Order: sequence, then structure tokens, then C-alpha cells
Amino acid sequence: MFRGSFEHTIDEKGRVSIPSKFREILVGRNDARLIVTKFILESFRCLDVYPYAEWESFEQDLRKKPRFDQNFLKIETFYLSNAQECAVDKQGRILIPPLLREYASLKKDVMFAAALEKFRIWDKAVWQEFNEESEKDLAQDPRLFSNLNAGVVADL
Amino acid sequence: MFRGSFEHTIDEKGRVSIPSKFREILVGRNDARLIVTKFILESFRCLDVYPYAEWESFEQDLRKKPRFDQNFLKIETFYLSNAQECAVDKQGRILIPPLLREYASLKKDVMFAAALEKFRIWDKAVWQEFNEESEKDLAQDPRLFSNLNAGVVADL
DNA sequence: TATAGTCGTGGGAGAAAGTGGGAAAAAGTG
DNA sequence: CACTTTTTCCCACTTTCTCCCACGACTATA
Repeated sequence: MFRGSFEHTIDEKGRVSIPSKFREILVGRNDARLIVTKFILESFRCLDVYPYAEWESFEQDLRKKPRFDQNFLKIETFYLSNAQECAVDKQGRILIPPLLREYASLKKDVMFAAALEKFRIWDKAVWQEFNEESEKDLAQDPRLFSNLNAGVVADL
Repeated sequence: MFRGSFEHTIDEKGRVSIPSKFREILVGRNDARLIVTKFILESFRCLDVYPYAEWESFEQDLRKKPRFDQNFLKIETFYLSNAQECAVDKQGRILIPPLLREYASLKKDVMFAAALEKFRIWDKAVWQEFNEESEKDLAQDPRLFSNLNAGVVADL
């Protein structure tokens, strides 16, 4: 399971180091391949990063769905079509494909944020904004926390 | 399985390079033949591209359907009738048939977008539009990601 | 305080991918 | 049958990507 948030920098070639804590997990699973794709929370863009095996099982689930269904096609277009494999190189870096880099407006400073069995890459400024907004919402309505416990919040 | 989105350009002769990531898969299967046909998502036109074997198995599935059913006839007319075989040449390009090029209004800049066992070719501007629309819908209702219940919408 | 090891970042050479153009072959037309 | 137009195949250039090496900063251990 991935844990923690880490700040890193992207170089001119679009390369960025994977936090070593995250890398350890990949090494443990004996698979340095990652799948990177677009994601959006409210109106904040970021990238979703899956270990290869995790992504494959997600794809397998989707393959069972009706392939000409409208909602399926939206997910296919947005989430699947943009998913690209990135291998971790000898230096522990991945190359973020230009289209994805542009989408999440990753400039120099980025944040790696754990999200259970995957993690996310944010432009640092965007990440800060989203964090502050989430914090405000949770402070205003603490039930958001307790509802999770009770299972009131729909499973996402 | 195809993955990722890639931007390419069509030259004056109507030729366009297949993304090398996609080509690798075709080479692995030892079959450079592709089937290209019309497709439409909501009101956005694009082209569906199948590896030959995939298309054949899709055709096999259709053969089991009631062949004088109205919906079947529509699909037959639109999806099957427009399907054309295109071989990948030595430079890794295909020639997109003029009728199909015109249908999807492919001018210069086009996008190749993976879609599980096939991929799509879009006019770049159209692709951007549809992506943004899908993004908006998914941001508004993230449950779409998980609520794709199998079998709710009839598969073809 | 020294020393070894890891981690994050930068840069350069070689390889590959994408694109453009010309010559030969094929197809269409009068 | 000859001529024109289109298509197909091959070559070549340019840009991008990939792989490899290297350096400085920080950490841990003795």
C-alpha cells in the first residue's frame, strides 16, 4: 500500500524520480511498470498512477462491460485511452508523456500523493489548492469523516 | 492491449504513421492488417480501427444475431459496410481511405487513442472536444467510474 | 568526524520514430 | 493503344526519445 506525499521536480526532458518509498513497493512486487493516466477531482486535474498489475485487473473488469454504452465510452475515452505505460528506469525515474504532463499542467515542482493501491501526481500549486479546499470542507462539516465510518457515503 | 493517446499528422497523400507503441502489438501478433470503419460517440465522429483478427471475431459475434432485426441492419449498414482493410506499409504507415478520412474530417493533425483491443483515430480538435466533455461529466459524477454495472445496457 | 551508500537531478551520444519527397508501377480514360 | 493520373514502394532527413554515465546532497554507520 502506498503512503505519504512527496515533492519532486521534473526536468526539461519530462523525467521525474519516483519517491523511494513508492519504489520499494514496486521492487517488492518485482514489476517496475506503471500505468499513468488522466484524473480529475472536482475541477482539479492530476494524474493517476497504477502499478501494472493493479491496472490490468481494472481493465479486466471494464472488459466485461457493454462496450457501446455511453458512460463506458466516456470512461474509455478519458481514463483508458489516455493511459500509458511508463517503466521506471535505472535511476528510479519515469518519463511522463507530454500529453499527460500538459493535461495536469506539470511544470517543475510536482507532488506525489499516495492513494491506497495507486498514487497521484499533481502540480504542486494545484495540489495545495485542492488540499486547502478539502480541509475547509471537512472542517465545516465533520460529518464527512463520520459518514465514511458508517458507510453512508456511497462507495466510489 | 493498446494503450495511450498519440498525436500524428496526415500528409498530402493521406498517409499517417501508426504510433510505434501500437505497431509493436501488431508485429507481436504477426499481422499488419487493420480494419478501419466509421464510428460515432454522441455526436462526435471518429474512426474505429481493429486488428484483423479482432474484427473477424466481432463479425462472428454478429453472425449470431437476428439478421433482419432493425437495429442489426443499422449496424450492418453503418459499421460493417464502411469497414475497409488497410495494410501497414514498410514505414509503419497506413493509407486512410478518402471516404473515411472525409467522414471523420481528418485534416492534418489527428489523434490515435487506444480503446482496449482496438483503437480510434480522431481529428485532433474533435478529440479535444470530446475529451473535455467526458472529463466534465466524470468530474461531476465520479460514480460513473465504478457504477458501470454489467448488463444494464444490452450489449450488441 | 570520516566513509560508504543512497537518493534526486542533470547532460550527452546513439538509436529510433515520424515525416517528406521522388521514381517506378498500376489504374483509369479517351 | 497511348497518355494522364493515381497509387505504391523506397530512400533520406530531422527531430525526438532512450540509454548510459556523472555529480552533488543527504543519511547512516562506524
